[in-house]
Amino acid sequence: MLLDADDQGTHGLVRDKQREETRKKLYHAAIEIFCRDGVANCRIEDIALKAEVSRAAFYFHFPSKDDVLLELLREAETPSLEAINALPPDAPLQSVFDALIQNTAAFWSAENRNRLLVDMFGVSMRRTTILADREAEVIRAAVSKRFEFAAGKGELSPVIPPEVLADFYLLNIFAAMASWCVQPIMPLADMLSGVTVLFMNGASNPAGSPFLKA
Amino acid sequence: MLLDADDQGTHGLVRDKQREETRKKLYHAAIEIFCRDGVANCRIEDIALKAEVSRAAFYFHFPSKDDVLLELLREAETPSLEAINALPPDAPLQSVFDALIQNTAAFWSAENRNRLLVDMFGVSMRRTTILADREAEVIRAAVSKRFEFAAGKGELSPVIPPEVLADFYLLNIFAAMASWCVQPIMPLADMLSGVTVLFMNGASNPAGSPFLKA
DNA sequence: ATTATCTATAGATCTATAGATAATGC
DNA sequence: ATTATCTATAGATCTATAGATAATGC
Repeated sequence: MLLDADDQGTHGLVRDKQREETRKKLYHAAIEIFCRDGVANCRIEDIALKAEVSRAAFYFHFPSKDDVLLELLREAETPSLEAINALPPDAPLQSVFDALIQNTAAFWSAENRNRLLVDMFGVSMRRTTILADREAEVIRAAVSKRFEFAAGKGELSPVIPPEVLADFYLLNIFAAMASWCVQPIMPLADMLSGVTVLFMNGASNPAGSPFLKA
Repeated sequence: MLLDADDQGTHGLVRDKQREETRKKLYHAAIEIFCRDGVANCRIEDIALKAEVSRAAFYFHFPSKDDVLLELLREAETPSLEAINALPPDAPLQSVFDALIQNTAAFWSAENRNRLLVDMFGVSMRRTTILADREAEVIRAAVSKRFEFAAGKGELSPVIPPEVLADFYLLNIFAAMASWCVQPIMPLADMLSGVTVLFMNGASNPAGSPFLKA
């Protein structure tokens, strides 16, 4: 509660605690102001005022607004990540999907967070190099690992590498959320389940003529 | 060449021509500076200098940088749109995909435009209300119409409305481009074809056990 | 005379950085 | 004494708007 795991040892305790408190105050103030005014419109000054620090203190902790949103993304991913990692290694892919969908939907359905989804998607696209650096992003690494296992059991199409499939799946989930938040016609979890079925089964009618047998 | 179709009639000719020229100069200068400095980093002043007008003239024509990128998106969509509209009403879905893929890949593979793809995707997400206002965006309307026809012939899954499928298809195409531009490991057209096959057939292995029979 | 297009510029906000303060390591 | 954290602030850039100019409609 007091310190992060990588802050132990001989480091200064008072200073670390103070820094983390300021950072947390700024983070929560920023999210609040983002929701109130919109990410693009809000003023850093208002964030600093709410956090009761100077405007420059914000820039000391966060190089830009984008970095706050990236931290929100990591916070949002944590419950899904823990739920997926708690599954046994041979868990069926469906249970991985369920863990991701339920935790993600619960986080983003709460309060008025959905106002931030589109901006966060933009940050995510700008900051992450898709198809590369998978290890740097824990949720991508976790889902990727499960997809690889499923591919090994022959559950996934052998045409496309499982890591690429995992990236496209997460991308679809994210895009679905971004579209859901502008018009929430159904519960988010239902929407994400629908996208999952579409992703796995494809858009073509299985009863109709098979499309493009690759 | 001189005027847009909606500018005929008794409107001032000299003024219209002058305005469109200034607008075009600003547009091309903006794209050039965006490519050179990045959309987020570039200064409006540099765009105005290159276009040889005042900085405020930029804001007169474009409320923000985003509006320039939106115009680039419309320009990029035009060849695809015309190719799709030139197809006969009963053209197979595959020819619609081909028209979109070839024209889109040709546009974005040229020069160093790919540097703008991620930013444009962000603008597109921010400005378009997915699942709504389909008519306002011509490319969505055109693809949607073709998907509806295909659904009528039983080629598409009956579970999801064809307009929604069309939106998700375009979203996947866009996301694939955004990921391609950070790591162009293959020709863009090949990547888009792969995404199309994945979209239609799904990620599950047809030889394996069918997934989630809805 | 009125209006559309564009310029000049005031005021707001951001970015970069020099300096203050207090915790830390020696 | 040194360093990390934060503040104060100068300079850069943006946003908003009053005003200049020349084309337009009557």
